[in-house]
Amino acid sequence: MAVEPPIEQKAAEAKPLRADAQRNRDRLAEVAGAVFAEHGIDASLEEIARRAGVGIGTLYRHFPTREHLVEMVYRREVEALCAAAGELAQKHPSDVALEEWMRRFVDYIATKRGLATSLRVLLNTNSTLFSDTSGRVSQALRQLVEAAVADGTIRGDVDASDVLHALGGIYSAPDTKDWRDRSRRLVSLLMDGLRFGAAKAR
Amino acid sequence: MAVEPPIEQKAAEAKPLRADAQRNRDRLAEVAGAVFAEHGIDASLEEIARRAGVGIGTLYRHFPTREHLVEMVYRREVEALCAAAGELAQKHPSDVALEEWMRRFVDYIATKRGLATSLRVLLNTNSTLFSDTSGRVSQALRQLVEAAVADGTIRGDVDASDVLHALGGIYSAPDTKDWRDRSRRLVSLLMDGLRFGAAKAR
DNA sequence: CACTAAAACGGAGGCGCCTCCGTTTATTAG
DNA sequence: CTAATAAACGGAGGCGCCTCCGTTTTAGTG
Repeated sequence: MAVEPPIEQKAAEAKPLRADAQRNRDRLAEVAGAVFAEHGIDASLEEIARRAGVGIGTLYRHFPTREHLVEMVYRREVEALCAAAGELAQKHPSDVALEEWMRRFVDYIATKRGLATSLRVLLNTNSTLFSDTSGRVSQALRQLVEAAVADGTIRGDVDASDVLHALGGIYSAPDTKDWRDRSRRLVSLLMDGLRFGAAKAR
Repeated sequence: MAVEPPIEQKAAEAKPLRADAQRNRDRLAEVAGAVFAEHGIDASLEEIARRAGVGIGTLYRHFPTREHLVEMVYRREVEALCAAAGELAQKHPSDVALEEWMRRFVDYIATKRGLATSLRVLLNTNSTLFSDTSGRVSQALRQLVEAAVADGTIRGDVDASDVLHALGGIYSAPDTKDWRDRSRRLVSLLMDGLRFGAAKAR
């Protein structure tokens, strides 16, 4: 049987990218994230190329349309958020890790509020993107919830999908000015409920 | 009481437009219709201005966005279609007038098939546009149906909304290649049904 | 290390978008 | 008819999009 090539860090499905190509690709995605956050989803692609220190041609070779670029940025951000679950789990007691992660989840959604319309369009158009990312998010959440249930810092009669369901309200909530505060309160409330009746309760 | 200004031909809601302005506005709408039909809804606005023999600035003054221009074109086309109802009613027996008008309706929808997606977006965004135009269409249809019922060339137990309902299938039908043929058959079928049992039937 | 083919780079150039403002024209008052 | 003024015109200019292709870099190979 053939030896599988090592799994590259990002998007290494078919061909191993040449080193400079991989470097530029990563750099573009990173810069694009910053520029989109700063100027919105209609930001100038030429500015992104400029700030990334590459030619506009390079940008277009890697990302033929604006949507490709947005997709890549979105995937990376979700991945970063989910990867943080593992780190938090190591540094904190499992209930605290869960709480902190949910806080970050809220913060992340907050940054996307303004772009919601365009992003929704993209998520509807590109169903793979939706299933990939939502799958990744629930996986991260499951990891945290199961750990906390296992060591008794939260109650045992809930699972990840219950928590995800509770967070769903955040995602679809209306776009009021106190959205963030209310969302954070929701997380606190949820954590109180989860801790109540836990095995290690004192 | 103040003397009302005479109703101008097009879009004379608030201010009477200066003569040259009205001329350019009409010309732009006309040319835009042709260019959109030729190159699709993303056609170059500069080409439209060029062909209309006006500067690009003039185009933008009259139609601040592409959507404004598309809306105007669409309104004019619907108006032209509906105005044809009156003329047909004069030149033909009332059942023939109705039939011919429905044929034109099919032809008109046919030209819009390609643009359907963008147009639907616009119609959803701009609900006034939708209600105005659909109201105008059903008014034109009512005129024809009532005349034909009145002189007995079609049966008396139907009204305009029945016919409109029957035509609805055309609008929402899938986008197959034989769409046009099937639609014409539908119109013929419908006319047969309408003539059957009419007072003047022989 | 040298060489080569393939891969990647990058920016010039052509086009379209849109704004801004100096020039022209229609209209109204005298 | 003339003058005055408000309205309309139009295109230059600045920017962004995207393609195309000559130049550079990388990753093998001897």
